[in-house]
Amino acid sequence: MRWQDIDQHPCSVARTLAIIGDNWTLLVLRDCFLGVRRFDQFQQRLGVTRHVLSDRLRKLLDGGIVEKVAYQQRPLREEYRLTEKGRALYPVIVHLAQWGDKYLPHPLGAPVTRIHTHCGGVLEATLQCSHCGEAVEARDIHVEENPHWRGKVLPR
Amino acid sequence: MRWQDIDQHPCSVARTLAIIGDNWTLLVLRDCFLGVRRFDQFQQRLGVTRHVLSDRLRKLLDGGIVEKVAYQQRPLREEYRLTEKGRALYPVIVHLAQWGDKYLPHPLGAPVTRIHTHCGGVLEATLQCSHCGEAVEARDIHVEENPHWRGKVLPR
DNA sequence: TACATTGAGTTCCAAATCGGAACCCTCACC
DNA sequence: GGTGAGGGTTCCGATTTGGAACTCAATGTA
Repeated sequence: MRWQDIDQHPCSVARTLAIIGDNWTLLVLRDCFLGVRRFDQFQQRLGVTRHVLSDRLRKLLDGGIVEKVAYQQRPLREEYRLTEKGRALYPVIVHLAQWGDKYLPHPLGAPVTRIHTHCGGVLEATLQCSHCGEAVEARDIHVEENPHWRGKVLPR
Repeated sequence: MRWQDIDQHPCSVARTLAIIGDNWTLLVLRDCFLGVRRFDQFQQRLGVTRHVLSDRLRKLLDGGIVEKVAYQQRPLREEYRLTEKGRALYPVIVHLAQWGDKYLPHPLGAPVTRIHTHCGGVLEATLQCSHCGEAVEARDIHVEENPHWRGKVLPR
């Protein structure tokens, strides 16, 4: 199976990664959340080739994660902005960053700190059960398969 | 810049993605969290070529995200198991799955439901501020740069 | 003894993708 | 008329994939 066919999977993770799982794409998204919006800015910050950047941005556009917004006419110049659908990926980026801060620490410390502007506190995300409010770990979760894919989603 | 050099970045997201950001790797991790442990099982479920799977598992091993555990001697057979460091990536997978369930829904519904065994409720993860307990969105966060990289992490 | 099977890879080759650099297009400015 | 900015596309050689076959050690089976 080719990588570009994984959007055919019944799995939500697979379909999500079909849009954002390519090399570079999650870094593009990280930059989006830091306020980067222009092609050349992405290109210089990431060091990715223009060709690949162009391809990744197109996939994000097609996936509805970013949209092009004109910031000037004549000459027409457009920038890439996260849509609401795109902003909903923020928890993914935050958890990736927190995991890196904890398990791959840099000698000079974490590059950025995220401050919750409402309360002024430092954001430390945890996985919490919205039902009981408890912190959740992988071992506390039981996965139940949708009967429509009996045997096709879970192993064995 | 080549993709494999991104582990040199000061950014925690980049260093994290240097290990798990390759095509297929996050799908391997998804399967790990569903209980898949054996080479052939990964290979059949993902449809990835054995060559690529071998490479991705090696990177996960090198990154300390999985470890090899013998499950029988003669012939020696080993399986891949998540380490504590690896299990700490669970929030990333959960948020990817939830995002897919919401924004790329499948006509037959979500493939799996995650039940919090402690309370029996369905897990619905939200990004919450551990300081004030409020739900957090991207727009509520102010990013503060570590002075050591003044100008090298944030745009402009 | 001979043969097939299992698990976990490695090797080989053609096809696709990447990295680097150059080029293009539109418009504005000097 | 030349230069520059922004946002790409084109080209080419190098790397990585996808697909399939092969290896190796040990075990089951005839």
